[in-house]
Amino acid sequence: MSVYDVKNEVTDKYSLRGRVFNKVREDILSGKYKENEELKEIAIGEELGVSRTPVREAFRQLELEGLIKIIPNKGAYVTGITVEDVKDIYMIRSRLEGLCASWACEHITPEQLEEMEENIYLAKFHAERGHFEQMSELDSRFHELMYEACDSKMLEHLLRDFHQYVQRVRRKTLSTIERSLASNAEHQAIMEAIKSNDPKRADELATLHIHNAYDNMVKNGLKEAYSNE
Amino acid sequence: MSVYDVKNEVTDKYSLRGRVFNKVREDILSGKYKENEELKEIAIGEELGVSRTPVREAFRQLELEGLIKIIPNKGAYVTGITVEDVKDIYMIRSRLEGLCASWACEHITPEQLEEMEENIYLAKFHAERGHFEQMSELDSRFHELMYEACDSKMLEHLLRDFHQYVQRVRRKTLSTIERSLASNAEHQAIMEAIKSNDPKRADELATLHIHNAYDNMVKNGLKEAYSNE
DNA sequence: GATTGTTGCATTGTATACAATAATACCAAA
DNA sequence: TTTGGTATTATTGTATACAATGCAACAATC
Repeated sequence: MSVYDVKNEVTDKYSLRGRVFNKVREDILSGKYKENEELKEIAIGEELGVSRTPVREAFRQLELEGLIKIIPNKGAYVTGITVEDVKDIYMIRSRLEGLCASWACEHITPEQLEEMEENIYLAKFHAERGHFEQMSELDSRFHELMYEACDSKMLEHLLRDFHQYVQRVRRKTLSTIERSLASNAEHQAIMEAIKSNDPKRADELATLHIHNAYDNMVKNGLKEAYSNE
Repeated sequence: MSVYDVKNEVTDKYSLRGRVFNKVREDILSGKYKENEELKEIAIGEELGVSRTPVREAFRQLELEGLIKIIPNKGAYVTGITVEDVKDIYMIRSRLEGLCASWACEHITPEQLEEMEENIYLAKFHAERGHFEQMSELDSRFHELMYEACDSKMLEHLLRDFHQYVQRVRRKTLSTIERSLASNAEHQAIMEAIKSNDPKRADELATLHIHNAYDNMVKNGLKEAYSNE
């Protein structure tokens, strides 16, 4: 994404280009297309029943989103995420999630707060039982809620992009009952700081939360997540 | 730009698409194309002597960069920057420039440090004489140097994008001798913190620097900068 | 045998033709 | 005059044809 893609939130679902864009994006994030795999315009076009033109336009956007790298006159390749990238993103995120949480204090709606509380309650249930799929969903939704609550299109979009970007790696590492419970407890603390309108505290807690998530990821073997493939 | 465009740094200067992209981008940032102006594929294509295809691809990228908004089946329009956008960007930047400065402590090279010191020395000369054009150049270069010195492609790219994005607004507001001198003094303090390898202090100073820049912008009438047009 | 040149193929880059859509102008009816 | 609809036109969306490029296999030369 480009940085401040505060516009085509609904990257036109109905144009062919939009459909290609969303489909390929999903397939990369879900792992269907592996790192360094070459994406051919014709092949993708045929698969989706469209010509090369919309595929090419979608590729140009995916490149700017950082999901593929286009080498002129050669081809489009799925980009890899290095260990450094992941570290950088987490450090960047930790600061911006702090900012986001502090802004959310002022702007969160009762409905959003309500959903946050539900989210945490439900997450506790699943965490205790080791339902990691559901935990991952709920974790994403919690952060998504906070991004919406900060009421800044700019920041919301930026954080959403980052969150999505590291999701490729995250699934492999967020899977112990202890961390799930701890993570959820941190969510609850952040939520309570927001609820009591304490921006400074919300800021600190959200910042710490991302740091903890990163530390946990490193402990659980970020590097191994790569070499195992 | 998308967020993590850590790839086509040289958005292929030699493909037609790359040329169109760069040209239109420049023209928007320089103000040749005004806010809400409609950009027509054929017109731009003829102006640059290319067909619609590369123009369309460039447009798709510019959209993701946030510089234009494409309304399906209708057209491409130069996006405006709202007062909220500017505020958000400055708040985001303040945190990330802090992070950048702290990382620069570890990774800056002697050459980069050398150029920073030159930059500050030269800026003092121009600031005292009210050479605002040169000041703007030097200011940009100082930040650019810091982005390079942090040794994180991710952060470097992100900050560069933001910096460029607000440049459209910045020129109008950074033009008093007092602020120029103060800004340069802040640069010097940041540089010295980096030089003495004090990440915490560099972080704080850089964060504060952006806050000050923002406050100054607001004082000098950010809103007026818009209504005057 | 290694290196270099050449040829053919696969793929991307660009231009253009045609289809779909939206804005505008115009005319007719009330 | 206003309103409604229709035709026209301008513009974007998509498909496809052709050009340029890169790559790999093979042949020729040393």
